[in-house]
Amino acid sequence: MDITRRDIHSLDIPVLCKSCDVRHKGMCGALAPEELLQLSRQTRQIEQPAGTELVGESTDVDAYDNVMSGVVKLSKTLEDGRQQIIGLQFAPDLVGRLYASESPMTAEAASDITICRVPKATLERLVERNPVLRKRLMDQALRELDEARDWMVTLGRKTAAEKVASLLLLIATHLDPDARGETRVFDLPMSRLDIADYLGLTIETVSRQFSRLKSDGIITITANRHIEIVNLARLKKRCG
Amino acid sequence: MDITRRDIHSLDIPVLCKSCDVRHKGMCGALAPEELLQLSRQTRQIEQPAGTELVGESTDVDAYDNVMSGVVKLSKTLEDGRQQIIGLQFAPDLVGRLYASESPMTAEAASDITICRVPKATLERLVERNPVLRKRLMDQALRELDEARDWMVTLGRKTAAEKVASLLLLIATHLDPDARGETRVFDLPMSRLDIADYLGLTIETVSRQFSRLKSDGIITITANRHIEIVNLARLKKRCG
DNA sequence: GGGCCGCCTTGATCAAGGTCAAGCCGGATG
DNA sequence: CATCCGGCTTGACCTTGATCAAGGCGGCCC
Repeated sequence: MDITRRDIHSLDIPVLCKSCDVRHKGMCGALAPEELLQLSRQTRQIEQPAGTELVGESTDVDAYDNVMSGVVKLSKTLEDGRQQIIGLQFAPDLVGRLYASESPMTAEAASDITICRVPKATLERLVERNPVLRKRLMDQALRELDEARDWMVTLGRKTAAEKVASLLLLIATHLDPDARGETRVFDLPMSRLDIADYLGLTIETVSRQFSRLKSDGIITITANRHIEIVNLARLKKRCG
Repeated sequence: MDITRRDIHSLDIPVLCKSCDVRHKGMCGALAPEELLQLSRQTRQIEQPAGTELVGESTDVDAYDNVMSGVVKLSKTLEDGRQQIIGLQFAPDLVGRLYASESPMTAEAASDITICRVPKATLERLVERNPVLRKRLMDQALRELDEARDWMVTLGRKTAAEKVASLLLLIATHLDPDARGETRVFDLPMSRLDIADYLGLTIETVSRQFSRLKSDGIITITANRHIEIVNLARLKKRCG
């Protein structure tokens, strides 16, 4: 469904389109990046290096960030510094939420990212007027809930080996979604520390598990970040 | 706001009411039990003993269950039998969801419960027509997402002692919400196995942590289930 | 009462994963 | 080139929590 100039100005556009139905997932990943850019003259595209903290998750948000490339990590920290990553947002997910969370959370670029920043008021007005978008946002919230609950099983009941295998599979699914056959190739979008914080492990344990997968011939690693899954079936068997 | 007979029949009633705003939380806990009962002649109130599995979470749901007393546990199980409880629903939460989850989940009575069962079609029609209810459902979904993410920190980064303390605090909050001062009294609505499965531990570890809290003078336990938190401040300090 | 069963506790031992420490590697910098 | 630094790996050792095993306690049934 095409977006007309009039639609854009009224901020009441229909946002269903083929590409959305296929690709979009995540909390609020309901708009294609291109749509978002067209949506409002207040919308800006921004590049951020890895490590940058994003606004948009705290109570006084004034913008939502649509991830256009790279990966954003959401995390929570205990008082003594222990950290847990509670979600990864891949393109084209939208970071930030309608009706902000009351419990503190940080959003940070895990890799270098490009984001598309939309003023809070703009998006919320759009949501209020557009039932299709609203329905899609509800679906996305429920899907994020599902993902969080699935990951709770990983955190609570899987071994270190199973956790690492599960993460590789998750990333492969997002970064190499159309691949067929028994191999997958991608660059890890995050450091060992991030991986450990996502899995509830230490960097040493993560590193040892990578080495084991390597010596078992299931993956190859080059330049610390470039992963090739050589035998997908065997990796899946290790996910518990 | 009162519910009139005409409203009930049109299934387009406003559902905001003082008691709701104050007490309701959880995925879809947007209706007061009394409202729900009045809502439709198809709504039935049912009693279930602990251990009963509820329908309502699988793909072919045909009903939603509003918890009126007791606690319902939501869980996921790995192929080899390892189980993780991924959420607890206290009265007056609503179990089941609009647009069912695709990843398998089980809902089971943790304690003896009373539920109020609403036909799926009835509730969904109501949601479609009632913007206030819809907004509240969205809020509840986001709140459940928050709760899941908070629990991910507990599962991934807390020690056994901190996990048990966190759970006691969580249950106290729900079952003895209006209490003041340094003590809380309640009956555990779940077995040691359920507790272990919620915390990602074994029953032995849970039991040992209870014994330790007891011998440290932070709680007292009688009849295995009756808990008195003697020193709330010290319990909170142990939550990490 | 006696025996059984489910649920919980306690103790002894074990192993998965954490901690501490050393060293590697590649890129940046002088 | 040498050096430094951050991120990663590897090894040695230790701690936490799992596992295995025994026993307690209360309810229930004969």
